[in-house]
Amino acid sequence: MSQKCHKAIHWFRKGLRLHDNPAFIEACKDASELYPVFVLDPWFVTNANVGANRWRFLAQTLNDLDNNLKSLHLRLFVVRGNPEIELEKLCKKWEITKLTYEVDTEPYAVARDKCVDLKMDNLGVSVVKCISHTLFDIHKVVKVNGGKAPLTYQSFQTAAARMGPPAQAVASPTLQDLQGCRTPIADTHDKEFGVPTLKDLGICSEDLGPNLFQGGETEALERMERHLKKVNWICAFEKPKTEPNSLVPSTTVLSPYLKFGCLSARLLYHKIIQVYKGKKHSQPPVSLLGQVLWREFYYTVAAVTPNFDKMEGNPVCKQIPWQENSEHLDAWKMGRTGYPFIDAIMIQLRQEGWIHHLARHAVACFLTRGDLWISWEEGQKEFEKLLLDADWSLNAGNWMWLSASAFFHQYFRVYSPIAFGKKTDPNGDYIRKYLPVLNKFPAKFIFEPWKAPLTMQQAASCIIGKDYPKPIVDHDTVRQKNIQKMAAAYAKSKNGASNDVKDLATSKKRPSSDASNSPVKKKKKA
DNA sequence: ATTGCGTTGCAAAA
DNA sequence: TTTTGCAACGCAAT
Repeated sequence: MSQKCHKAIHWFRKGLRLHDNPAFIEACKDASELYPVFVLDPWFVTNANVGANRWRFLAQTLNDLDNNLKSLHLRLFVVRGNPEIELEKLCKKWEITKLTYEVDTEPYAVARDKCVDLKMDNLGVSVVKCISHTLFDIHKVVKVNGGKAPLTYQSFQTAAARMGPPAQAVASPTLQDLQGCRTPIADTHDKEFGVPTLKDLGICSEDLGPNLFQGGETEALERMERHLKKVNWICAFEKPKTEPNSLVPSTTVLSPYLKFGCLSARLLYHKIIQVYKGKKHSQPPVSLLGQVLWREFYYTVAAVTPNFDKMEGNPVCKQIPWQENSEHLDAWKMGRTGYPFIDAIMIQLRQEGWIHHLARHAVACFLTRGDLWISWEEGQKEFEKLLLDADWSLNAGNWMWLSASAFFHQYFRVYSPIAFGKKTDPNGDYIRKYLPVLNKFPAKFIFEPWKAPLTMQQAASCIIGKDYPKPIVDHDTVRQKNIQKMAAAYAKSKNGASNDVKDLATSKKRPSSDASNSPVKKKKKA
């Protein structure tokens, strides 16, 4: 009953892998010809917020995908242009009858796919979509949560638990699975449809950092297996206890692979469960499995919250009067704040494209509610450009978390740009690596070199204010001011949420709570 | 309606 | 070394 009745395109977008790719399997079914396609939208090349390191990661990923397809006697077709238009052209050219792709819940993708679906409908091409980027059908999670986005990890976990375990990962197709289905390849394939080089993408080599994380499914699976072998480490893993400033990553760095779908989150999920089996192990939210669930949490909220990557018009986001300051923003971006821990992190980010989660916390807090009082949207843009793992839902969600705009509200917990890094790196080796200009300072002053006496600065060949900047703000001062500003913004949103007019005495509703919560009323009792 | 709790702060006081 | 001040939102359990 396997009639070869289809000529199919599988459209790769995320999900740049062959394992656990049910939509790709669907394309193989009953197909005489199969065309794996990746559409490179030139608009993205010129306008999107993608830095050189992530372009390289994507190019490596596409090359790896093409190589893995070759072993199935298939090839990847990279085409340039608007997906809607290019796919239509290809469907006509190749007489396609079936298009398959993986569901993508990001707003731009939803809109794009809607247009493509319409076009395919007009062409009489059947469209098959499968869920494999997330653990669950996240709209079902929302439904189970009473039709609204879960706003806490707990409520997400409750909803997720009601979903039952995520589906098992689907195996990669074999030559047998393909049953002789082939990709017709022209001699001109590489010229016409080859994976673009960095030169094609307009990437200058001076913008590239060291190639620490090779893109692609092959490396993703190897990296995963390497970590899964460390059974004790997996079972004991607690994210908050991993070090933000270790010289080799203290976590798995699977995030870039999950972002592009080089690695299936479901596969990782079930592999971790296997390692746990019969052993005592840490629990969500801090466990390794808990990290996969955090990803799912943000994907879920982001999919059903309008304007999730903005403050205005975003119903889950606290409205806070951030201020613009392009000098401070540039200093933060370029690692010139005068706080070595912050600057070292930003330089690692710029050079290498990955920083530890807690390092992200430190610099995000510094930019927003901690020190500079600049909008989290600015930080979000910079992370989007520089992070290999920049993932729309997670990036926006985490920036709101850190700026105490959503999910997290204890805004008086402010990371110290001096104390936080010292805990796990008292000698400042991390700072010395990324800010070699400070290398000759003794440990006592490496986190606050402006306090070193001038003779010591001279001995270190680094005069603060000349060879390395003075702090652009005084942390202790701005921290206190900013906590007060946060209190004011919170109070305003509370009042504004109900009614402006009622301020004076008439409101007898919840008098005790109003009084006790008011920041002005801070009196010691008795 | 009220209470308890939540992935990851810090520094001074006890 | 542990506790407390900073001043606290959303949700689930009671």
